[in-house]
This record gives sequence, C-alpha cells and structure tokens, in this order.
Amino acid sequence: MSDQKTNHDTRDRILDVAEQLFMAHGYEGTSLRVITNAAEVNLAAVNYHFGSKEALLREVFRRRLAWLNRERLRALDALESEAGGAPLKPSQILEAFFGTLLRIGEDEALGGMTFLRLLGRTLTEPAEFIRTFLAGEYAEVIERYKQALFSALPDVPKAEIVWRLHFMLGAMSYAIAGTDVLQVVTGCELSDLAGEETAGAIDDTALARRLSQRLMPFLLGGLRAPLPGCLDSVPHVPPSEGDAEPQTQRHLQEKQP
Amino acid sequence: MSDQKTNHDTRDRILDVAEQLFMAHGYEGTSLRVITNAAEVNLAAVNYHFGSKEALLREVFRRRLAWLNRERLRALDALESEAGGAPLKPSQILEAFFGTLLRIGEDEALGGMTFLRLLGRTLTEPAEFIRTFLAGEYAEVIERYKQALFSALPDVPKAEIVWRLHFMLGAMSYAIAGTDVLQVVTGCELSDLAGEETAGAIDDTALARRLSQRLMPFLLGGLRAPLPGCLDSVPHVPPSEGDAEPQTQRHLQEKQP
DNA sequence: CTAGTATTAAAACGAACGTTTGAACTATGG
DNA sequence: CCATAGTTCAAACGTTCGTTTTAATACTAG
Repeated sequence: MSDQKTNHDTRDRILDVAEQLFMAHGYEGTSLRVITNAAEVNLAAVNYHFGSKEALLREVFRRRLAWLNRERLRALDALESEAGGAPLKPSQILEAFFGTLLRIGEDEALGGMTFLRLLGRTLTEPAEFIRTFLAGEYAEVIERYKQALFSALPDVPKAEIVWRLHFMLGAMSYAIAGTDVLQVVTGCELSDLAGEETAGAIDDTALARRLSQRLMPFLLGGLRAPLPGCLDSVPHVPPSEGDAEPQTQRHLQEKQP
Repeated sequence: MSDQKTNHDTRDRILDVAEQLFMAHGYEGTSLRVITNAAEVNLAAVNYHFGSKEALLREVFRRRLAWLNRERLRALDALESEAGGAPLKPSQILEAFFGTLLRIGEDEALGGMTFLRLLGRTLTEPAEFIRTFLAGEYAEVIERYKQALFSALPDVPKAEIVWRLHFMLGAMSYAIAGTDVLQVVTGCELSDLAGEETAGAIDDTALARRLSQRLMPFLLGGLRAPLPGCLDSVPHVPPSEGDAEPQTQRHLQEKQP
C-alpha cells in the first residue's frame, strides 16, 4: 500500500499552491513549472498525481465544490421541509444560496477568500473544458434553486427569474473576484470600504463577512425590482411577500402611475 | 506616402478578427498564428502594424472605448447641464452609464455584441497589463459617474455607493459576457429568454435591446435596496431618494423605438 | 533481508508560442 | 525611368509549454 501521509503531503501542497496561482494568474497564465516550484515538488509530480494540468484544475475545484454543493442542497432541504410545502421567501433562498457560498470566505478550511476569488474568476474563463466542467458541477444545485425561486415568485415570468438569477450570479462573482481587480476601477481600496473597526490590514474573514452584508441587500433589491415592460402590461407584484418583507411592496409601489 | 486602403485593410481585418477571437478564447488562449490565419494576413503583420500582441489588444480596445468614453461623458454632461446644478436621479445616471454601453451591442459599427462580450470578459482577465490598461481607460469616466452618484444619493454612505457600483458593474459584465457561458448554468438558451417576437435565431441587436430592458430594472432595484443596517436580518427602507424618483421604468419606455 | 510497489528526481521530448530577420513585392514621387 | 518608402512574405529565432521517459529513492509486505 501507499504511504498516505507522504502522498497527501505532495498532493495537497500542489492543490493549495495551484488554487492560489490559478486565482492570481488564471489557468493559462499559470504554468506547471511555476506551480511545482512554488510547491517545492518535482515538475512531474502533477502529471503523476493528477494526470494532466486539466485534471489538476478539476481536482482543485472538486475538493471545494463538494462541500459547497452538499451544503447548498442541505440548506435548501432544511428550508423546504421547515416550510412544509409552502413556498419559500426569496430572501431565504438567496441567503441559502449566496450565504452558503460566502461562508467559504470566512473559513480557511473550506478554501477561504482564495477559492472564492478563484471561483468568481473561473466562471468567465474562456477555456471550453473549464466552463463545461463547472456547468456540470453546478447543474443540480442551480436547478434546485431555480425551481425554488419559481415557486417563491409564481407570478413572475420564469424567463425573468432566470435573467435575474443570471444577474445575481454576475454581481456576486464580480464582487468576489474583483476585490483586487475592480478596486482600481472604483478608485478605492477595499480596506477603506470594509469597515472601520479593523484598523490595520483587513483579514479575509472580516472581508467575507462585510461582503455578505453588502451584497445580500443588493441582490434582494435587484431580484425584487419592478418588472420591465410595464408599459404594455401592469407590472406584476411579487405575491404574498408583503407581510414578511414589507420593503418589497415599497419598491414595487413606486411604479409609474 | 503609404497606400491607406491596403494598410487599413490589413489593420482592420486583424483588429476585427482579434476582437472576435479574444472574445471567444481570451487573450492567452488566442495565438497570433490563429489570428493571422483567420484574418488571412501574414504572421508578421501583427508585429509590423501594432508592435506586439499586447499592443494589438490595446488597440482592439482603444478603437471602441474611444467612442464609449466620449459618449458616456457627453451623456453625463448633458444631464448635468440640463439639471442646472441640481443632483441627478440615480435612474438617469444608470441610464447614461449602462444604456450607453448597451447601445454598443445594438450597433455593429461600434463593436456590437462581440465587443460587449469581450469587454465583459476582459475585466476579469488575470493578466496584469490588461487590468492596468483597462483601469487607465476607465478611470476618468468612472470617477465622474461615481461623483454623480454621490451627489444623487447624499444620504447614502459613499462606501456603500462604491460597493453597489461594484456590484452593478459585475452584474452587467456577467450578463453580457455570460450570454454563452452561464446559459448552461441557468439551463436555458438565451433565445428562450430574449422574447417571443423573434421566432428563429435571435440577432444581436434584439438581444442587446432585451438585455438592456432586463438589466436596468435589476440594477436600479439593487442600487436603491435597503441599506445593510445595524441589524442584518431586519432591513430598513432606503433613504429619501427613493421618493425623489418615483418612476422606475421611465427610461425603459423611452427605449422603445 | 528481500521483493516489489509507490513516489520522487533529472532530463529530454515535440509542439506551440511571440518575435525577428531579410528578401520580395507594391506603389507613389521626382 | 529609377529610387524609395511602405508593406507583405517565408523562414527561422530562442523560449516556454505540457508531457513523457528513465532511473533512483523510499517504504511496505512477506
């Protein structure tokens, strides 16, 4: 039998370094030589342990997405069983979906902000096999949450919900991936925006928490925004959320008289 | 003197092909040999006309961003001079910023959906020089619009506005770049979502218009969402600028040709 | 200990990359 | 007409890429 300790030492060191470097420089921009040098392992180790560079990337994602997918499904199951057949509130669904994701950023053992940034960036990687792979990994979870949103917003056209799910995924990915990309666009350091309580350099845990606080209201506001095309037909008001989430009605009542 | 026609024939053919291929496969994923083969020009033509691959990418963006930056500044100037010192409405600012961008997608002469997708993807390109270059190209416009939003939302903390601008940029970029990326995630073809009037294959012009219709309400809803208050789970209503802007879909109605 | 397997190590492979070279071709100005 | 500057072309440059090979080493089972 193999020595599991030594084996996993090399394997995990490669995975950790690859995660960091793929995040920083992308898949094509990170060579196996840079990875193996940084991990202090032999160049051939990647092909020996993983088979190829592509397989390495897949494994980098798999070891993290396993937890994420499981937890996202578990959170949705819990909500649905708790509701007992009744449709969920959009805020609950979003919290389960995006909150679970952002918890990764707060826990280094789950990948931390490094993996979160990698995930955000990789969704737009141009390489074909990456998109194919990620789509497959996401498919089941996305489908479940999509159906949950359909049930939660029965009067909103399904196409509209899919669009907005699309938008929310984009806002989240950029918010995460762009923490060191778009800060130059927005002209601010994230430390200036993250909060005041932490004086010096901000740690990833606090950053993830802040991000969650900022992002969730934005996503909710976008999801429940007035529907387009209200000229021809009166915009539908997302139903029966009024009591639980009164600010929804407020937004929607701002429609054109 | 040089033969301008032949010169620009080669130059523009390279630029057009590079725009398309950079969009489809990214910067690192597109070799000069593929570009020059597709453009039916000699391999050395890129280095002769542009100097390097990096310079080619810069030129691909420059010829499009020149119009975009000019038009965005012009739109904001027009709004501000029309308002005569009074703060603008957030919907006006967003319309000027994102509406101008999305107009590119409707006009092939401005780059069309190809350049729009390229722009959306490139914001997350990992290569250092790309981010640096784009940040420089965007800096002035972003700063102007940021200040406009500060004035339009005086009661919202500036850090919050910057965050939400960040989110909006992300939602837009993904919505554009992901038209053939995340459709597999959302499990739907865009043609299913774009509308019903066009039966067969949807053309880019119609897609851009639909995208604009869908995206703008989402962004407005997100921008004016309740602030992440002291209590995370109990959102409160946004400050008074919500009342100052009762017509959320005005721009959408105006969009109809 | 020995046999045998799992891992590491160094070196090389062929392919593809961006770039450069120097000659051929084109077209205008004198 | 030739001279000349602008452009195209085929070929090659040196590097780096992912991968493979072959040998040496580490470790376990019998």
